[in-house]
Amino acid sequence: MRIATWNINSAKARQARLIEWLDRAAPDVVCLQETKLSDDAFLELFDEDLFRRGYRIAHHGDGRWNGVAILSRGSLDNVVRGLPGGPGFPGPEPRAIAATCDGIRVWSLYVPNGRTVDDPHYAYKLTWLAALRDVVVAESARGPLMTLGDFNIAPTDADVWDVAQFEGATHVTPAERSALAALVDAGLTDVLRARWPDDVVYTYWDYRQLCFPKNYGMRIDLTLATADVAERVCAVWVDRAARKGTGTSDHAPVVVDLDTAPDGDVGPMVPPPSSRGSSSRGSSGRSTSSDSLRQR
DNA sequence: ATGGCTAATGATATTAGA
Repeated sequence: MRIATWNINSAKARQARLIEWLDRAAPDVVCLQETKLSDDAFLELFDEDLFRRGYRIAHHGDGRWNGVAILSRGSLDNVVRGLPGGPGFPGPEPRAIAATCDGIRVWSLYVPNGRTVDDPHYAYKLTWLAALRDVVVAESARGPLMTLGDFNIAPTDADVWDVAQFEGATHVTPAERSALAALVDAGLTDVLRARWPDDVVYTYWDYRQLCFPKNYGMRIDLTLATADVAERVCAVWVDRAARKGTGTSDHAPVVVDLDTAPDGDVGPMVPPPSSRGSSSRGSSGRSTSSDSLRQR
């Protein structure tokens, strides 16, 4: 099973690139952030192309800013839009969506930026992360879980190209890193860093000043997983090719390949037959052993 | 090859990104 996350910085501006990337990378599950579209507008642009490729769609957006989605070629059940118990600014913003995909509870997240440490958005970011931790604690007790997306936090100084550039800035503060550590304490593993402990790996490069060619980047798009998922990881990488050329997002996708669950057991998060199909097309809402064997 | 910001908007400047 291949699961990926990508902040595409406008699904409308990235329409052709997203489809090309799906055909090239062939992910089974995709978490998107910053679609910057309403639910209706997203479907208008993508429903046909994604349906033809076998993807079901769960989108949560209200138009100009934010916007998150999950696409799945397998099951896409028990969709939740928004972060339960999370703060707004001042009202709720579309920064989180969850679905159960082939036995894994998947969250696509766009954590608030924070802007500057003295901006109200910074306190909002920390409160939002605390609410996320509560959700992770509650849901990870029930089965396999992943949180993927743009966390707007560089976990360590090794995750920015020059820490001196971030003196006093958001994304690297102890409070933000503590909020991230609380997710790790709740049982999540940063599976990219676990696989590549000593490598320079970035997922975001500013559009300005040749940052990408110089590899002046940050690793802020994270893939966190409970232990039962983390131990299935075969490979994790950043698809830098998606950042090359013109008309790209300023983020690159992060891709995670998972081995089949032991004995085809996809875990207890799979809903019973009575709650199937509330959010998806097609007939297969429940994963079975044979489904698992069909996964790449 | 990867090139000196980009996208959306009640646009012609502003907000937001990080």
